[in-house]
Amino acid sequence: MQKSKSKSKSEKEEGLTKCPYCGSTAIVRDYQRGSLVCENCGRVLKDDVMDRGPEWRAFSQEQREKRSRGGAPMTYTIHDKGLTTRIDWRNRDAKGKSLSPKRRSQMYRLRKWHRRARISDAMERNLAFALSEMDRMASQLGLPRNVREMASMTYRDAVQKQLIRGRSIEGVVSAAIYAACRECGIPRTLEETAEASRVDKKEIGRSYRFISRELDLHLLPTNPASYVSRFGSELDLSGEAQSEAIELIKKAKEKGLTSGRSPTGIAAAAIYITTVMTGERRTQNDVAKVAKVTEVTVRNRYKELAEELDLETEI
DNA sequence: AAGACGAAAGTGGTTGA
DNA sequence: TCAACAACTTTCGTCTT
Repeated sequence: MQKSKSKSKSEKEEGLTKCPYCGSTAIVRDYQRGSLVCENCGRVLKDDVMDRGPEWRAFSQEQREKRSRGGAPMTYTIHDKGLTTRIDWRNRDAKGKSLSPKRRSQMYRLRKWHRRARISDAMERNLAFALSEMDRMASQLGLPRNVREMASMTYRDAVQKQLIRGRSIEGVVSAAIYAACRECGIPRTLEETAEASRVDKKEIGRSYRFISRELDLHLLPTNPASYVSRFGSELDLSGEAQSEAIELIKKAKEKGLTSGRSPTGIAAAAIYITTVMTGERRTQNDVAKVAKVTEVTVRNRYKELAEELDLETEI
């Protein structure tokens, strides 16, 4: 009795039981990154939910007091990994009294050197700029925290190996994000990445190929199935239809129909077929629009799939 | 009238010499 | 660096519902 009451209260405190973007109830709390993420569409619903839990296990009250956490968790998305020290700008001591002139000039010098140490060289400045830009893009694309961390680490690697020289920071940032999305299984297309970026698709593609070669990312070609849930929710499809589309893609892959074809095209065709078969019909045009391919491509893929998989397409 | 279909020409990217 | 090539897009006319 008491248990169920406290449970409902904690749910209420979290505030979100349904994704406002796609309506899914599959909301996951990512404790490590401190955010609420919709598993269905991959959007971050609430960021920077502070982790108030203890840092370690504690077995007694005394230990609990000793071991409670202090400070924010470390992150790769800030150029000094969030491990910053700060010197107050007010010329006051700990008790709020004014400092003597001698002390004051000392503090002035300290602050100056502290600032210089923090953003010390070109690389640090580069990182600081790039990571803030990355954060902006990631928000615009609605990416969860883990993808941002992944992208940041990739970018750090690229800087360390001096791959940025002669290339635009923006391009490499976009490429790192594009790669991280694929790595985390919530791919965004090059176009989508380019929309959130200040550089064009071509540049991002070039940078991506370059860093993936130099950093040995060797990512597998995108699985069309990972687009299904996103496109599906944009089209208001039921869960059954979506999983049927994924099944279809699996079969197509076994027959080798997917290689060399654009994953978005395959996903679009599979979705179109299942909408026809399950009666939740969407037009080729609608499907093509959310997948950002043309009707013609949807048609071609759909014809291939229907032929090779011997689907009795009762239209 | 909207959607589906297909042909033909054009485009951007990859590959191999 | 260039040409060949496959995949994809654009465009447009025709057929179906």
